[in-house]
Amino acid sequence: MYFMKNQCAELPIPTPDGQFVARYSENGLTELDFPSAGSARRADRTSQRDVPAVSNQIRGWHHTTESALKKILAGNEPTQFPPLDLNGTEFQKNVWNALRRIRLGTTRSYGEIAKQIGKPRAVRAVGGACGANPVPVLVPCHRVLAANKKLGGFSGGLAWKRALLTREGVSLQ
DNA sequence: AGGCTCATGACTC
DNA sequence: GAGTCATGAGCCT
Repeated sequence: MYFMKNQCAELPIPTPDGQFVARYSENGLTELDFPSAGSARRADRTSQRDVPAVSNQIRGWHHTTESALKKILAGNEPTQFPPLDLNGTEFQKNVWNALRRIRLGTTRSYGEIAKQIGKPRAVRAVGGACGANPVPVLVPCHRVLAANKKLGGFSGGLAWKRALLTREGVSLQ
């Protein structure tokens, strides 16, 4: 049935930084939430024991997601990523793909990303697409800084951006 | 250094 | 269409 298309599993990921929440479609990881009041509420509502019918495939993806997330939180490059099923416009997907090529411990500016996707003047739009990134940390939107090498913004809160970059060994201005 | 203005593209309503 | 930006460059003081 058509409504099955968007069905997802929602699974918590406990970490030393709090409980993240991952959501999956039949094609892969669709969303990752930082620990927060909102995600905590959702996680309480749909904890693992309330989802009896999670497929083995999704369990496998979730294991990969969990280990990749914990590695990045510890400042290490993950060995493997789960398949991603990102919903967005073509422009946003282009930006997110560019973000995935930024190696851990390195940064780009919004302008550099704009150039890289062939739209050198779409710098503000790149910022917007970063803010719309549904899978923070694994799609490293935190590695995008403003042109002056200053922090810029972060939808998950600037404290998170600072912490992630610090753990990756990036020094800010 | 800090502040202001303006061009700018994508997105939302 | 107008308003909103996780920008950037230019131009002041």
